[in-house]
Amino acid sequence: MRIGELAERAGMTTRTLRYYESRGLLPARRTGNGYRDYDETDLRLLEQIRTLQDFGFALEDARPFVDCLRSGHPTGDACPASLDVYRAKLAELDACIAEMQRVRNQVAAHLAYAELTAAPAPEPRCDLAAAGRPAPSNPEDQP
Amino acid sequence: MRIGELAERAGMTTRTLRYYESRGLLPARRTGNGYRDYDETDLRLLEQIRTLQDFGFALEDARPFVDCLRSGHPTGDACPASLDVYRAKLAELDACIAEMQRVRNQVAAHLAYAELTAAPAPEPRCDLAAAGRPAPSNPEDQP
DNA sequence: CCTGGCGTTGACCCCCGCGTCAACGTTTAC
DNA sequence: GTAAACGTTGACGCGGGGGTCAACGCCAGG
Repeated sequence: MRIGELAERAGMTTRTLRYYESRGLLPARRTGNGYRDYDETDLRLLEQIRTLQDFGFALEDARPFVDCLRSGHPTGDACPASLDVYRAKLAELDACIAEMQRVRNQVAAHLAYAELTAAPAPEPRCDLAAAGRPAPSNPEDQP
Repeated sequence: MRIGELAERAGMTTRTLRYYESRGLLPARRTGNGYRDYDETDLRLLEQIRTLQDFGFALEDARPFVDCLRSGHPTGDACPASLDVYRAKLAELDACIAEMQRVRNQVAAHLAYAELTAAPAPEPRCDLAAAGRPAPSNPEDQP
């Protein structure tokens, strides 16, 4: 199989496959004329890489998985090194989620305070005037 | 105040201040010899920018805040445009957190499954052999 | 006068995962 | 024979937030 076919089957561009080769993932055999030559195993490698990419793994993180697959294991995560990558990613995700929640709460607090001080209550000058309109509390509702 | 002093007071490098100026944030007056000339207001602008940066806001997002401060408001988030940035960031953070949690659970599931199939239980061949050693359950405990 | 420490602009480098273009060779179909 | 459709390598661009030179101007102290 040549690069165009593999790219199409994997849903990637040829540029991507060449990039992976330049990074040392997905090394390719060559035919007599210098064309890259791939097989079904390479397609599985790409599917593995794609899955990891979708999970936000860096390309480098995919290396243990492809090594694992190429060494004959049925899945890329059948090797200890791959599991370590999983665990490291989990820890990274947990740390990142916690940090983002912390920031989120801070931003929400800033927003709430700024909304309070900016809008000193919607002027309760006459309760009758507000009748008929449901909850005119938020200023951004009227553009 | 010249750029070196402001940079030191704000805890930034002169390169950063010049970069902000090139981006249109923090425009600087000039003295007769072409040196940039700053005042206390600029310091407050930088503190505002730094706070937002720490929250993960892009530099562009800081623009409404500095505009707000320069237009005389006591805080950078006293203007509607700034509040919109807050709200957009909140939505972005929520979406990002949700996505990361989703990915986290998927990765955890992959890890759990791979750990199961890789280690078919730590061979309970003899309970007596395990006596004396506390909880030898995890393979990564022995390097 | 010279040195040292400030200031100025401009330009390239970093990371990452490719997109895009150039200039060229190979194979296939008509 | 020739054009299209593939393949090859190499190089630059991007976006964000600056770092790190280079080459030069300005000014004060000894």
